[in-house]
This record gives sequence, structure tokens and C-alpha cells, in this order.
Amino acid sequence: MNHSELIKGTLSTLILRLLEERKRMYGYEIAQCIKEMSDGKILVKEGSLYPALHKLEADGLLSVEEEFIGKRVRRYYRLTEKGQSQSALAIRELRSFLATMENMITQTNPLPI
Amino acid sequence: MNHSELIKGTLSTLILRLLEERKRMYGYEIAQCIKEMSDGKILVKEGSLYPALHKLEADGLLSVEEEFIGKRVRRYYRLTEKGQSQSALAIRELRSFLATMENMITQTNPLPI
DNA sequence: ATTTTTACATAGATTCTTGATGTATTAAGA
DNA sequence: TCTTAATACATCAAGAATCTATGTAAAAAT
Repeated sequence: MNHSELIKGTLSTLILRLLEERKRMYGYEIAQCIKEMSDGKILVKEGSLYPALHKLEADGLLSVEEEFIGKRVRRYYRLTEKGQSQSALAIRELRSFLATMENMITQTNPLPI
Repeated sequence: MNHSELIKGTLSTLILRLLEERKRMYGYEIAQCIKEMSDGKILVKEGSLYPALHKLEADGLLSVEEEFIGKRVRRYYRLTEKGQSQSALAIRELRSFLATMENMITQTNPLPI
């Protein structure tokens, strides 16, 4: 059991959350940001990140602008309007889930039902 | 995005945690307990629960005693010694992950790296 | 008498992440 | 200057975990 197994299901919400704050980010930047913010504990792999971004784009939550830095392309993502409302929802949901989990693993001697 | 998608990766830890407190539980009881403790927010399905229990047993973290209630069998689980140490580890890990996630979705305006 | 709850189980489909692999530019260091 | 590391995208096969659906059957409740 490590952090990378626990991240399942939370990655897209995390991406939405970052884009809420930063407006405009590209994939690699998102991965670095998650690494920094988690103190190196959550390392998103390319094999997770890019498919997740593509799915969010396909679902109409993100829009993309390609930009050339020298000869190299960067795909900048931002939230669509749909993405903004979805994002708010997903974050509330995640926050509630975290609180519930915290509560469940913290409370001692849960009573028989 | 709902709680059932977010539970991925946390179910076994949750089971271990419950058995740490309650010593001896059977599958159906565990599912009910998770439902109660989460205020109905986390509904573990049989298709998730029983395979998870079987895996924990196969990995030597749980032991089983079958008991007949009338004509119906109940499979009571408890932590093995290995299960106890693993449990402590998994819970620490989960707690740390929850804190990290909480931190990431809560802090406003994360700075550029 | 019928329905709901209790209690186990598994198979197939789906989803998510990983590891491996690929391509290519740019920056840094020896 | 040459080599390595970092940047930046991408995809595929494999594995893990969950869900839905389905099945069986006893006990309790209506």
C-alpha cells in the first residue's frame, strides 16, 4: 500500500482543482506541481496523467491551446464553463470523502450497530 | 464522481482498521458498519467486499472461523499477527495520504514552482 | 404467504494506474 | 564539445480494484 495506489479516482479532481487556481497549465507542469505540493509523496506518471487530461478534454471539462516554445509544443489546458461547475462539485465531493475517511480511521472503538 | 469511485485503494485498509477495533467481524457486518460510520455515504458492494476479504485472507493478514447461526454459515474474520503489523502500516499510510490530499485541495493559490 | 433482510459467493465488464517504450528538443555539466 | 538530465508530449499491454448482475438460501418481518 502506497500513495500511488491511493490516488485512484482522485487524479482528475486534483487536476481540476489546480486549474481552478492557476487558470492555465500544461501537463508536465501539472505533474511537477502535484509533486511539489505533496512533498514528493504523490508522483503522477505520464501513463496516468496524459490519459486523464485527454479524458477531461473529451468530456468537455478542459479546453486546449497548443503553443510552441522554440520547436517544442506545449498543450496548455484551462477549465471550460462546464469544467468550472464540475470542478466545484468534484472538489466538494472529494472533501466530504476525505472527512468521512478521516473520521472512520480515527474514531476509536466504533460501537456495534 | 462519487464516493464509491473514491474508495478505490482504501477498502482493505478500512477493513483492517475495523478489525483492529472490533477484533472479530463477518463480511456482512463489515459492510453495514462502513455504511453506518460513513452516514450512508460509503456503500461497499458484495462484489468488492468479498473479493477484498478473500485477498486479505490469502495474503495471510486475516484468519477465518466459520460459525453456524442456525443453518446459516458466518465467516468471522480477525487479524493475524502479520495482519496487525500490516494494519498499523496501512493506516499510517492512509492517514498521511488523506492529510496530503486535504492539504492540496485546500490551500489557495498554490505558487508556481 | 410474501417480502425484506441477512449472508455468503462469483463472473464479466469497466475503470484507473503502472511500467515500458517511443520521439524529440533544450539545458546543464563534465 | 560531448554527454547526460530535464523537458514535453504520447501510447500500449498488463495488472489491480471496483461495480453490476446474478445466484443460492435461511431467517425475520410484514
